[in-house]
Amino acid sequence: MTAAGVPAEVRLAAEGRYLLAVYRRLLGRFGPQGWWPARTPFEVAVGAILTQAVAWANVEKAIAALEAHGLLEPAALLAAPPERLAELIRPAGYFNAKARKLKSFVEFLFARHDGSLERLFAQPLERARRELLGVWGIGPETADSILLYAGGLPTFVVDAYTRRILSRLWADPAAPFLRDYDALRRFFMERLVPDPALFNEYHALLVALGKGVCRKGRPRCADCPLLGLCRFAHEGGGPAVAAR
DNA sequence: GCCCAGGTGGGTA
DNA sequence: TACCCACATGGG
Repeated sequence: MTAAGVPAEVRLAAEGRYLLAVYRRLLGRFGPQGWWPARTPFEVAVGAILTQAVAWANVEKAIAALEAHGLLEPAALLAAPPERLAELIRPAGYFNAKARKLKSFVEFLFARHDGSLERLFAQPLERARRELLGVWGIGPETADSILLYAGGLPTFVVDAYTRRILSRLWADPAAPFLRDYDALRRFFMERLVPDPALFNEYHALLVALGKGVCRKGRPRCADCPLLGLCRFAHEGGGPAVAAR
């Protein structure tokens, strides 16, 4: 029992139903997002690294350049000179840093898995995740994106949108699950069935909401599909109050 | 011109 | 642990 007298499993189940209600509203508004926009698992992994702190439109140009030069393949990427790589991915921003990150990723892939993503993904989820987190340039979001969207493994991807949206839904920046990346990841994973298709769509829908509605500066609460489920708009935090 | 975009690593207190 | 900064391009 918790201090409030509610058994933990009851609270978790209730929060799980809440998260599913949020999911259904988002799906109803935005529809299936069709993530990840890539043709191969390796292209997903490359895109996951290139999209760090950058708009996807920029990444598309970099991916197209790599594709045009036959570099969307592990062995070719491994063999490419870093300066060459940097020049091709220039539109994705941070090109020197990201060229190094792509290199360290494929070097890891060959050192540990014979260059095969399939071998990486054949391991238990948390083991594969720990390995990816050991690669220079791959942090938790990039690791989870690769595992979920390239590997089809049931890990939940947390990003800036996820954190912003959840902090507004709860209207409590001090909520324990907002403390760090892993706490927020566990918040979803401990309350939802470990279904890769659900995690895939859920994260993509949070991005859709974060981009168009639950924006950083000025959220469009009056147009939000989560009205009624969100304390931020309900309890006077948001512009929705002024709008109604 | 300014802000923001599907983060991460390194340094400092 | 908790900030702060570098990393860089492109679109609104």
